[in-house]
Amino acid sequence: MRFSYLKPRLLHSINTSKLKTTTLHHQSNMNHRAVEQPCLDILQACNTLPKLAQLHTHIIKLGFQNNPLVLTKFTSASSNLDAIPYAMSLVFSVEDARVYDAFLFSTIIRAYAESSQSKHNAIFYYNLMLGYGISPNKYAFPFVLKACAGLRDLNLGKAVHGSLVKFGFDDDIFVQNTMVHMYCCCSGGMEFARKLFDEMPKLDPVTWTAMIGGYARLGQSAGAVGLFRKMQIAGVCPDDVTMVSVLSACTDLGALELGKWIESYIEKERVLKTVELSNALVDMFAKCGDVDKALGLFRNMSKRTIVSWTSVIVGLAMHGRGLEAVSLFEEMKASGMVPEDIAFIGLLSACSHSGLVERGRQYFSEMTRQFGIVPKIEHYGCMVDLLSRAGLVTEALEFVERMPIEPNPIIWRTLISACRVHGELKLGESISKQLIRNEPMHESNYVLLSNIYGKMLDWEKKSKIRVAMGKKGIQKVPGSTMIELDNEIHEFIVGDRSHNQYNEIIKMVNEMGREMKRAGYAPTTTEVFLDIDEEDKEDALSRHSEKLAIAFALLNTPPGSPIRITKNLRVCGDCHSASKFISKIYNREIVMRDRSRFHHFRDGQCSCGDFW
DNA sequence: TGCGAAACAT
Repeated sequence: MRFSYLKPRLLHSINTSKLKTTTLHHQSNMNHRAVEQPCLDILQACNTLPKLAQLHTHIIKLGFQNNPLVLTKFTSASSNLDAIPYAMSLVFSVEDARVYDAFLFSTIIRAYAESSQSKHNAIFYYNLMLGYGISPNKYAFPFVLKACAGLRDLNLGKAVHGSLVKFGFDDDIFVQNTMVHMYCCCSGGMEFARKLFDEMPKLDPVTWTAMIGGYARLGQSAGAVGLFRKMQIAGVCPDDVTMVSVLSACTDLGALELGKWIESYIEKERVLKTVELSNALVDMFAKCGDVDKALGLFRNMSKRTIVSWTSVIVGLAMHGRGLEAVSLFEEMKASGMVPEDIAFIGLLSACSHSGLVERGRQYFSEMTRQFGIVPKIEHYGCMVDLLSRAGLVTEALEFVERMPIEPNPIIWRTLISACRVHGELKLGESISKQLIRNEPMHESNYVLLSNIYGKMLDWEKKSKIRVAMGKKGIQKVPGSTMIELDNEIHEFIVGDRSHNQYNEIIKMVNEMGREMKRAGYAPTTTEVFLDIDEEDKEDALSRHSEKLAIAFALLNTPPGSPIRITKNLRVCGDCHSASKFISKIYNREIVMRDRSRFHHFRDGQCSCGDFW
C-alpha cells in the first residue's frame, strides 16, 4: 500500500492566517460525542494499516476530519502503526485551523518523540502549535522534553525548560522527572540534571531511576550503584525499571556479586518480573561471567523477545561458545522469531570468536537473501573480524575494498591487528600510517603501529611513535582491571599505587614472576609500549593492571576459588600468557572479561584458544 | 472531550 505523505517541513508554506478565517465545516459534529463515538471506538482498536486506510475514507465521508477528537485518535492509531505521516496528511488537509487544539498537538508531538524518525519533527510541531497561538498543556512537555533528550541538545532542552516554567508546569512531577531524564541525556547536561534532582521537593522511584540511568548511560556505573544505595537509604521503593537500570550498571562493572544480590532482592521484594527485567538479568549473568546461569534463566522465561535471544546469543559468543550460539539462533528461527540486524551482529561475532568461517559467510549472505536486511557497518566489521582471525588477511582486505559503504576506523584497526598476528607486517604498517593520517588523535592507532614495529624488532621506529604522540598531546587510556570482593569493587590502574595493600601486592607479583619463570614463562616484551630496555620492560609488564588484580585475588580469596576480573581494554599478550601459567601454578580458574570477550583460564589453557 | 515520566540485546 502506498500513502502520500505530507512532509513536516513543507508545512512552513501553509498560510495560517488564511486557515483561521475559513468557514468551519461540519460545525454540528463538533460537540456531539454520540455521533463520533463509534468512529473513536473503531480507531482505538485499529491495529492494521488497511483498517486505518479504510477508516481514513470513512472519516472523510462522514466529515469527521474537522473533529479534533477524531484527528487525535487517528494520529495515535497511525503512530502505533508507525505511519505518522499518514495521519499528518489527514490532519493538515483540514481547512480551518480552529479545529486544532493543544491535545491534538501533544498527541502529534508524542508520536514523533516516540518514533524512530527525526526528533526534530516533534520540536517542529511544538513550534507550529505555538505559531497557531495555541497554548500548550502540561501533557505536551514530557514529549517535547523526550525529543530534546533524543536530540541530546542541551540548549534546546534549556529553552524548553524555560518555556514550561513560563507556562507554570514546572511543579508537576511528571514534567520534573522528564526534565531530569532530558538533562541526563544531553551532552554536558549531567550537572543540570543533578541540580534539579537535588532541589526537587519530592523524589519518586521514577526520579531516582532517571538519575541512576543517567549515570549508567554515561558509563559512571559506580555512581549509578551508589545512587541506588542512597535511594534505599531514602526509603524509596525501587521498581522493575529501577532494577533494570541498576543491573545494566552491574553488567558494565562486571560485578557478579552485586548482580546476584539484585537478583535475590527482586525475588525477596517480589519486584514485577517484566520481560525487560528478565532480559537484563540474562545479560548481566552472561556478561559478568556466568553464562550457564544466564542460559538457565533464559530457558525458564515464559515470554521471550528478540532481545532475550540476542542477549543469550551474544553472551555465548563472548564466552567462545560459538556452536551453541549458532544452534540457539537456529532454535530462535524455528520458534518463529524473525531475526533482525542486531541478532545477526551477535551471531556473526559468535562465528568470529569461534573460528566458524564458513558458517559466518553463510549467515552473512542469508541475512540479506532471506531476511532482506541491508548489512550495516557493524556486520561488515564482524566479517572482517571473522576473516582476519582465521588468518585470511588478503581476503579480508579484498572484502573491505568491495564494501559498498565506507569502512570505519574500527574495521581498519581489525585489519591491522590481523596483519600483526599473521605476519603481514608491511601491509599493516602502511594501513596504520594511512589511518593515523585520517585519525591523528586516536591513541590505539599508534599502539597498533608500535606493536607492528615491535614485531619487526625495529626499536628505532617504535620509539619515534612515542615521541610523535607526545608532541601531539594524545590522551592515553590507562589500562584498568576491576575485581569484586566482599561487596566492594577494587580497581587497579597501571602505575597507581594508592591501593592500601599495594606493597603486599607487589611482593605477590614478584613471587608470581619467579614461579612462572620456573614453569617456563618468558615475558612477551615486543608489545610493551615504552622506550626502555628489556629488564625495565619486564618490570613494566609485571605492573599491568591484570597482574595486580590477580595478585590481589590470590592474596585475598580462598585457595582453589575462581578469580573473576574485568579489564577495560583488550588483554595484552603477555598478561594472557601469564594468566595461563598462573591458572596452573596456583590451581585457580581465572575468568577474565576484556573489552571484547571472556577468557576462561584453567590448568594452563585459555578457552579462547589463544585467539582474540 | 480525550492525554503524560524512568529500563533490556551491537
